[in-house]
Amino acid sequence: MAQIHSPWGSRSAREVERQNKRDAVLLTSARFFNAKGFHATSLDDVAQALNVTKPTIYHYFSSKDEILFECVRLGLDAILEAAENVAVKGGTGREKLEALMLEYGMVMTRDFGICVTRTSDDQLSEASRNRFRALKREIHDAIQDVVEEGMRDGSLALGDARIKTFTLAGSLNWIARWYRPDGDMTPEQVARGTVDTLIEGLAPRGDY
Amino acid sequence: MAQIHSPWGSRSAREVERQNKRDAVLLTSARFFNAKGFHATSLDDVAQALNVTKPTIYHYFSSKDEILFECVRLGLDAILEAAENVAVKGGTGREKLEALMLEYGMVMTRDFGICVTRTSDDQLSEASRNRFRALKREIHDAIQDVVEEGMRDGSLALGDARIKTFTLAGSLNWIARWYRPDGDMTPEQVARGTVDTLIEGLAPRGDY
DNA sequence: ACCGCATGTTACTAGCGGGTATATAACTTA
DNA sequence: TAAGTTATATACCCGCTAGTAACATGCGGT
Repeated sequence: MAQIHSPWGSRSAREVERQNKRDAVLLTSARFFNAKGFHATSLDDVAQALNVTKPTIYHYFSSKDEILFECVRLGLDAILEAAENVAVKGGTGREKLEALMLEYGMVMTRDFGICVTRTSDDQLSEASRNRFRALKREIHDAIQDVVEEGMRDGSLALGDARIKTFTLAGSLNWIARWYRPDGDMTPEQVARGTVDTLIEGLAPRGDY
Repeated sequence: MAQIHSPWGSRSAREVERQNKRDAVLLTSARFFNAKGFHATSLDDVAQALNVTKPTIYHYFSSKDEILFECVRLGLDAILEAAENVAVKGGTGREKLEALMLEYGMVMTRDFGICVTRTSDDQLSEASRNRFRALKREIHDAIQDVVEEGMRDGSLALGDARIKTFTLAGSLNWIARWYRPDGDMTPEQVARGTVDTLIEGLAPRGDY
């Protein structure tokens, strides 16, 4: 065998290249959306930042709506993945919830995570909006399941699981609004601090 | 004195009328902003809903930016007022914080409160943005002061007051995103449930 | 050598929405 | 009733941005 061929032929290589470019468009778009807002960001902005022109972007995406949806999907997928990892692993409900919240909080310090909380339903087309809502609902339900599991096994306090889920999701989502990468806290410290506050509560505890 | 005059002369009466109309513009705008988003709401939408035309609105406000800012200011003022009420009243830090959070949470179920969390900095002009940030900062600081007071007097758990303040503010702000007036919970129940979750924490408590 | 598709460009359309110039009706005041 | 002021409408401008043709170019496979 005189010559080693790459396992990827040229066709696949081009597909990889295409995917890279799609990703670059999404990342750049997400950053613009986060910095200037969706409506205030024109595709010309994104194109210019990538040294191409607008029709080039339309070669990779069919509409601005699709770009926004893909951005939030990446953020939501990261959270869903964390939820699935947690469901598989063992441990009490509280341990699972803590791990899930920590991951969730860290996602909220990254570009696509930030994009999720900054995107409101009305910015998407009806079709995308429905998918967006479905994904968010799926995440909410997954978290609420863990909360309820913890209530059953006694590792979490009893109460209205729905309200509790909204409460913790609100705190974690809010990270995306106030966290600044150039500050003096790492994403992990921010997520850890938020999770601890939620788990322990604001009132002091007598024990341990 | 043959004739009793109203304490409001005709000039004042007109001013009252003008104020009513300004308020109507703001309330209608806030509802549109909350339903469709700021950018997607045109002043023609607002005008039409009030049975007038766009230039009429410009008679009462100088720009769309001013309208949005006044909407969020009303929401923020309601929270600030709650913070000031709490500062005056006695009690432990925890008691003050609980009262403040409860009021905060209820504001977030109302039109102008919802407008606050749905408005992102980039939608405002630079001048309004600075005032907006200053007001939010003022609220954050007021809350953090109460949190620190509670830590000093032992009524709240020790820890990073800044993170704790962001955590609770996130949960309360999030109410504006998920609360639905046509649901089966009153604003008070929602705020109460959220506050309790934050105060008690998700982990079970052995005592009381 | 050549075809065809992926990639990219320049130049354009079309429509929306903020904001304005100007006319006019109604009411206040003297 | 005349003058001034407030309130509202009609008609318009302007700039911006999503999206579209139509065209150029160059590489991969045959």
